[in-house]
Amino acid sequence: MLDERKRLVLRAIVDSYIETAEPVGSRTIARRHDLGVSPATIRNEMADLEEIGYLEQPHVSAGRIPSDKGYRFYVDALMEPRPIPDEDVEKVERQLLDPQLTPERALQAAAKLLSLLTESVSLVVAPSTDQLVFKHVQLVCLEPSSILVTLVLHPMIVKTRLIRTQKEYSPEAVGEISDALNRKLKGITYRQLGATVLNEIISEFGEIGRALVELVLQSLVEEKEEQIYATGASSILSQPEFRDVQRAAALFEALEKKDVLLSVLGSAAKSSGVKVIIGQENTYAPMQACSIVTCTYYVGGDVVGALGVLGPTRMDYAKMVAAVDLVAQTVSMLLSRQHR
Amino acid sequence: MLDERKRLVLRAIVDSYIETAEPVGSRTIARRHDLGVSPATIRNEMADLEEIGYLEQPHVSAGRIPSDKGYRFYVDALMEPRPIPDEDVEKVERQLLDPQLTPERALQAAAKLLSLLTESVSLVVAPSTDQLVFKHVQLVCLEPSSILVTLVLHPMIVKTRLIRTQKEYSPEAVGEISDALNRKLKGITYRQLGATVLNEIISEFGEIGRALVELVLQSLVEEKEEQIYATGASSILSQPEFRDVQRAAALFEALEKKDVLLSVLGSAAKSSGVKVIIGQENTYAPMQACSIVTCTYYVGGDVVGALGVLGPTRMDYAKMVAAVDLVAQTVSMLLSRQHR
DNA sequence: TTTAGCACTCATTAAGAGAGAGTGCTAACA
DNA sequence: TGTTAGCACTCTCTCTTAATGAGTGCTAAA
Repeated sequence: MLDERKRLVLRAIVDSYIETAEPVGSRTIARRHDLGVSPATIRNEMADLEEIGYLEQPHVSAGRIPSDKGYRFYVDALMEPRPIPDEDVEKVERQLLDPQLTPERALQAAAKLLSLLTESVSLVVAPSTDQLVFKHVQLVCLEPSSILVTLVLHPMIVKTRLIRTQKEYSPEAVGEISDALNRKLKGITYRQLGATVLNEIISEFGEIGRALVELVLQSLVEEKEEQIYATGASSILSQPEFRDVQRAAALFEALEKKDVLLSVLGSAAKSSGVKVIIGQENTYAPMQACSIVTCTYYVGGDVVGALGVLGPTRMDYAKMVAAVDLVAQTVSMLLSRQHR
Repeated sequence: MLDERKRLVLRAIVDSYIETAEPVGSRTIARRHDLGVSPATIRNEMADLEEIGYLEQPHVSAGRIPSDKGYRFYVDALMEPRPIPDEDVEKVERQLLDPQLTPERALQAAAKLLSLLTESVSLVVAPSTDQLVFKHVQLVCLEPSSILVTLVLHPMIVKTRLIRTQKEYSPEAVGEISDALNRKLKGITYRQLGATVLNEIISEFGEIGRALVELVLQSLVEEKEEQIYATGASSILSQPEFRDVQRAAALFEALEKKDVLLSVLGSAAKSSGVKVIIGQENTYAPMQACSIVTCTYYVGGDVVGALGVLGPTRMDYAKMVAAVDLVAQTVSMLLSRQHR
């Protein structure tokens, strides 16, 4: 599809542009990479590459910069895998493979590490409760009208909530309801907790318990909301593409919209392995100057969430892919071990 | 201390600068505020105000801008209180006074509202567990080596943690230890959980329980860490003082350091009522171009946390103070109601 | 097919000229 | 004595102009 020399030229341009953020000219390439040809020849190749849409020219007397399509080809076919340095791998493992870490903290630590490793914004979606299975439900009566609901979900998630009730309940009554709910819910997945199941459960309880059960189930549904963290926003400001504050502001605004982030990372959650979304491939306009590298993480074989990084399209893809992969694998390992 | 006209002039300058972000000249004031004197007279007053250190001149042919000291005087003596518009008050109350809200969500909502109201960064410290009192401790054995620890603290805080143990425990043993711990800890404050009390408790348990109790207590101590949210960072980028990306980057970096934020808000937690920290009054250098307005919130009379906003020194102090006060009072009301 | 040479384009930078805003000072005025 | 008008002065900001230099595309020769 692309002859060998064109590939070399394209790679050289992308590599150079990633490093310097400056449009790269034929002369630079001839000097820096020893292709054994003159700048004029390279110019011809560059003209061809621009023709196919892999390169762009900001203006006529500037060098070339890669287009989104060019980056795509680079990522798919040209990029040299570059493993994370041993010391960084060690650091990640040291900080992440602590079995006493709670999942939330582990994910926060993962976000921090990822942001540190890549010097860009890291995104982490906490396990989507949707697919999780109820393992243990418990109501405890703290005071007559104050009930503590604790919920344990299959891979490693615990949720708690304090509920105030209208009526007063005796500890015994609450205990009974607790046991009954436990029997009902055990093994069911969160997703299955639709209106029908809900009503079915509610209808099985007598007059006394019904109000309480309703309250509990309602609060469970509310807890369903997905969590997402974005860390390291400051690091991205040092990138030259955000010298213009307007752009930065637009991006930051987007970063505060959880639903946007979720839909972006959500799309990644389907495929397995590291996924790269480049510039305009992202349907959300304010992020079209950015690329996103994501990977799912899992607990014992089941995908439970995704994490990734976001940076300008001119990002060091090789490094990003390696870092995201490393952290995703390490998190998966930690969670799976804890879960077993 | 300052004669009436000087006060009027100073106020006019601060008001105008807050609005336009442009150095304000004598002519502008004469035109916009009807002081009944000529620009020349105002110039004389301005020269005096600069002498005392209330005003500064960016360069000789520019107007004056308020110094930190000038802002301080403005906040303490000049500013006209400006209540939040009714519709906004209503909005805050509607969103915040929902008794079903968990404290965490309430605080997150508060941060969002505050950021929306003030168009700047809002900060919220979650209740510092330090002063909280143990109300209920419970261990539940999910599997022989997997124990769920639930913790209820006096005003409204619930914490949960899943612990994996080395040894295996029977449900009965765990239940016993749970009850014993509950007796021991009930009524104690988190702060009192020092090494001595810890050891005292540990030593009371037999060989069997000791390892488990140790694990539980250790995890409790870890949970002590304070939480802090910073929301709305994007809004601050539209302020003209952050046209320079460098400054913005420095500030954002500071915003990601929890300890810095905590120490800033922590200092506010002592005094009651709304507190304003202006520019250089803040000891942390990267924030000296910013002012911070904070207020504590409380549960039934006890201060449990603080919230506030952060923006350029050229912020609309009257609006900020009103907004912070409103949100703090509303949060306090919600939490206190829930707690009663 | 490759390369050297060359004319051409266009961003970027520096210098210079006005324009405009605002001041401080002086002197007149109430 | 406090206030005001007038004026010279300073300094930023903007616009223009010119020079520089990087990089290209084209042509013709190797």
